[in-house]
Order: sequence, then structure tokens, then C-alpha cells
Amino acid sequence: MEALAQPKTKRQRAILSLIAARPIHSQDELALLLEQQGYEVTQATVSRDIKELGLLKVALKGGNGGTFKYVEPTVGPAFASRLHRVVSEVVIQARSSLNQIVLRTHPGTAMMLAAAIDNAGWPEVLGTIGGDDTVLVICEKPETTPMIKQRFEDMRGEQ
Amino acid sequence: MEALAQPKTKRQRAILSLIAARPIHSQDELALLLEQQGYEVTQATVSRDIKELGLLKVALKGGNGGTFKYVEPTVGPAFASRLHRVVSEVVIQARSSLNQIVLRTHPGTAMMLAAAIDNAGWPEVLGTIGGDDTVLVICEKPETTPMIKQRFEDMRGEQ
DNA sequence: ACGGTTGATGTATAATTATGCAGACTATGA
DNA sequence: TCATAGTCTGCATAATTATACATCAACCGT
Repeated sequence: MEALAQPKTKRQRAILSLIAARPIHSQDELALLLEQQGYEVTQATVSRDIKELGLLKVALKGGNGGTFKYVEPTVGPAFASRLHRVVSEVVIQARSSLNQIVLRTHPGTAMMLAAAIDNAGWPEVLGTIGGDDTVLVICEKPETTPMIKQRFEDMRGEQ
Repeated sequence: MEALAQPKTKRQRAILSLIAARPIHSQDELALLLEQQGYEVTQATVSRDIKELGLLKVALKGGNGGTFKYVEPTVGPAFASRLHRVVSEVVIQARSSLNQIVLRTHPGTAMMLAAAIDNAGWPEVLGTIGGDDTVLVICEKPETTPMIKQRFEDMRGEQ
């Protein structure tokens, strides 16, 4: 029952392209655009596709034009892990050396951050030590440490 | 044209608490919950509030239960929303007596929470004192204190 | 090949959300 | 005070989305 499910998959990929390219204001509109690309489907199918893709319906502020559009989950707000939220909330700076990363945080929040990192269970992280405003993260290997550090920085940035 | 727009603003704040506290599957459901908090409004008004708040409708994967819920956009960390995130992250328990609310938190996070509350600038709150795992919130009047406590509890929700 | 099962989809319609319009209220200026 | 303008809201309803049901095709084990 899972062989060349191509049609559905390709169509859903097309949907992702379409919503990324411009604001789509309704499922009918989407169905019409899909038709122009050779996918003949009804609004009902589009509704199911959207549900499966986990797309988000974003309310648009500016009253004119449509009132909402669909976006991909990764672009939209995050439903980030607890670690993600904590990092974006408390981390001020991240630096690394060899297999160690030092995270500077707002005063009093380091222990919470350390706990959140432990909890995330990243395999590349051997352990953490949290003080008051500093967390030391011990990584498995020096080679991958910059990547882990980058991961923390990514979590801060996007906010 | 902009004087004591309190009612609408307060209601929208209540909406943010509600959607953070649990999955809301329809605007009618939201209107009902608001009614229980003393805000008597129709689905039409809720629809407008949601649009103004820029809330997102998120499709839920697991077919059972509802098929979507509303969430707050995480972009642009407004103060209220920062407080909201912090509360949901660190608060364990809220109790009140007279004009005081005692919030128990995870160890080491109380100061951050106290700062976040101060920052939110709620007019009903005179000030806060943060220790290690406890924050004392001094409210303006005993009468409104349970309401403020409720607000914290709403923010905790489940995540 | 055949009955049973699963997945995908259309149709029709239920469920939900958005909005045009009107009324109530507030603030402002003459 | 009165007229005017702006905001907020409910009502009724249009617009949109979700889903129950039926159908069809592919697949599986016998």
C-alpha cells in the first residue's frame, strides 16, 4: 500500500511551492492554481493536503487584500522545543574552544538552561555545568563543537 | 477615540492566555471560555480579535480531537508575550492572600521572572520581589488579586 | 482469480469563520 | 448643544473549510 504514491506527494510539493511564491487566500484559489499545473483536484483534497502538511494559516494585519495566507510551519513561528524557547530567552552569548562551549546568560538563569540542555538529550553533548550566569557545555568531539555552538546561535537569532 | 479602551484590550489579553493554556478548536469555544471569565462577546468579535492579534491557526497532526488550534505568533517578542513565555517556562505554583501573590518557580529563575513581571508594566501590580525560587507579587488591591493570580495560572497551561 | 483491506479522492453538506450593515457609544469641534 | 467622525459590537449571512459517505484502484494472502 506504499508503492508509487507519487501523485499525492508531488502535488503536496507543488502546494509548498505555491504558498511560498505568493499569498494564497483560499483553498479554492490553491485548487485553481494546482489545476493550471496539471493537478486536477477539488477543494476537499486541498483541505486534506493542508492538514497533512501541517500548514499554518496566518492572519494578515493589513486589512486590504486577503485576510490570511498559508505558510510552512518552519517559516512561521515556532513551536520550538522547550530548549529552543529557553535559549532564545536567556542566552546572551555563545563561545567555544576545543570541545567546550560557554554560554553566557542573564543572571540566575544558567541552571535552568543547563537543565534544559541536558533534557534535550543531544548525543553530541556529554554534559553541562550551570552556575549563575554561565553554562559550560562539554561536547563529545572538538570537530563538531562549532556546529553545536552554531546551533545555539541559530536558536537565539531568529526571534 | 483612544481613551479607556480597556475592555477590548483586556479581552484580547485574556484570549492570549486562553490559547496558551490549552488547545482551542474554534472561535465559538473561545467565546464560551471568555464568557466564563466575564467577557460576553460573540464569535464575530472573537474573529476580529484573532485577526487583530495576528494569531495563527495551526493544523494538528493527530487526527483525533480537533483539527487545529490557535497560537500566538512568536515573532516580535512583545513584552506581554515575553512574560507569558517566561511564566509558562518557570512557574510551578501560584497562591495568593490579601493583595499578595506568591509564585513558586524552578530554582534560580525567580529573579528573571520578577524582572519580566516588572517589565510587563501591569497597572494592577505595585511591585515584585524575587528570591531564588519564589517571587512575591504585591498587587494594588485585594479585590483584584485573585484575578491577577488567575492570569498567571492561565499562562501556565500545558505547553 | 477472489474476497478483504487500505488509501486516495469526489460529492454533498455540515461546521466554522469572515464581513456588510446598523446601532450604541465616545470624543471633538463649531 | 448639536452635528460629525470614529470605534466597537451584534446580527444575519456570505464565504470558506472540514468531513461523512461512497467509489475506485491497488495490493495481499489464500
